[in-house]
Amino acid sequence: MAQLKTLPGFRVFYPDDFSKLQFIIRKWRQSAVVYGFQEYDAPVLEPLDLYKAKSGSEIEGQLFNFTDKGGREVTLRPEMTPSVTRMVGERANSLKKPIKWVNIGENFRYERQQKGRLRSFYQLNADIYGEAGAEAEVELIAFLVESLCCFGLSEEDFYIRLSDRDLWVYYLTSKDISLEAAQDILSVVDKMERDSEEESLKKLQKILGEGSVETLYSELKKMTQIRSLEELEAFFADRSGNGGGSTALKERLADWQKLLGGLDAMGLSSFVQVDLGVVRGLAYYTGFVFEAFDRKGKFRALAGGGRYNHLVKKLGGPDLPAVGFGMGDVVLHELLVDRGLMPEMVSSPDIYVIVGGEEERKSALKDIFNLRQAGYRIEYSLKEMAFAKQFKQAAQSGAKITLIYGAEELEKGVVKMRDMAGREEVELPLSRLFESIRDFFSG
RNA sequence: GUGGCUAUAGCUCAGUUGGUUAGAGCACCUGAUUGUGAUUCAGGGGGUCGCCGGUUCAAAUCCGGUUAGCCACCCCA
Repeated sequence: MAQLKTLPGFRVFYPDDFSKLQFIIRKWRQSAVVYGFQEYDAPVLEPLDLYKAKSGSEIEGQLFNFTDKGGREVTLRPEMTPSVTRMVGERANSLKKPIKWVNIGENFRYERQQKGRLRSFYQLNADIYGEAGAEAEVELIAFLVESLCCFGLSEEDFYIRLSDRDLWVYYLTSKDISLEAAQDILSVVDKMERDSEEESLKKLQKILGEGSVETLYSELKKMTQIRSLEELEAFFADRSGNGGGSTALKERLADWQKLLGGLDAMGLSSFVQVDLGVVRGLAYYTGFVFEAFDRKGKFRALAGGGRYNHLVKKLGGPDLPAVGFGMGDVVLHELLVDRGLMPEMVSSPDIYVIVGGEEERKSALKDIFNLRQAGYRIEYSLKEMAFAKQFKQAAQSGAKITLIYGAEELEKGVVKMRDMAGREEVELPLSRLFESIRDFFSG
């Protein structure tokens, strides 16, 4: 029997759970419409190479991959970006720019599960293709904020840490560090929050070989502690005298002004924070990167994304700039529950029909069918049941009114309508049933 | 993939130094109540005590293994 159970890391959704998942998906979708993102979809199963080409083969351990009956190496999609990037690449020349697309779908990764991480999860994935300027980041991050605020979350609940891989690379290469070493140093920076100073120094030493790395470490540390545009500008102004101010670096700071200025103009400053300590693991990010966290630091990242300007071309398309983010349902759900923002999903009918007996059931069923055709949500007891019992069920169902199909009423050519909240009853002639019900619900 | 903790009804949990037929609350079903409401009362269904093996006259209880869950690491799309 044990082998018939749900696979580890996969969830079943009983109606209560499913309505909560649907609540999240519905809100995401509404936000996407408002922000002008179009919805698309792609296969859940993709060739393994799609992900290998992008991220290198070491990522394979995290993939839910297998060989299909035709001998193809395939994998359940771990994320949406490669699929959508391939889609965009195939029709890049005929799609109107900017391309703002969104997908809400199930993704999979083969990993040991823990809090906030499962093997199957739903994810909101939003991307903007065809705009290289920071205006695209402004638009995308504004949408990211909205897709969290639409649940009632505020700047007191979450914030977005903004970083920049380009800035790091420009800075490091201006210090005569090779591009390759710069990439390695980035992964040291990524871990600096957790690692001890000693450990980070050791890693830097390993990358750079001979010479002191202590000055570099303290510079890196200072950079990760920058929290605003002013501090960022001051940091590089101080260093422009001794070769720290390349043209690329200066232009990059202008991009930062554009990004933060745009977000400020939208009134979103309180949601974002400069934090160069965020680097993000995947190699395909090229510029701005960002992650959303809850303020209390109780949960893992809510969302993450960044710019990936070379991926369209890498996957066979033209040279097309891109920026995107992903947000999963699992951590978001935990946060909403924690903040009391996950509503109890009650689904109540408009009308509960009480049926006297088998004789009366026929008239009741006829009207139930017709009223449903008219769009009313109707429940009734499927089996013969005492009146008292049916009233109890009607009350528990949350229906606004009950219609009583009893022998006494039908003899007179009426049904009784009970207003459940007001506990008042009126008799409605069967001939005018529809009009009466319509009047009740519109009045 | 590595380590630590845990596993009893759909859910939350009791269960004594190993001792008869394993319990409670919630939920569910039925009745009290054959035409009027969430209360109340009574009853009922539901367990191979995660699974396999060992010790013992006797195991939910002790031991070993295994699977799953939680937590941390790795990693993070």
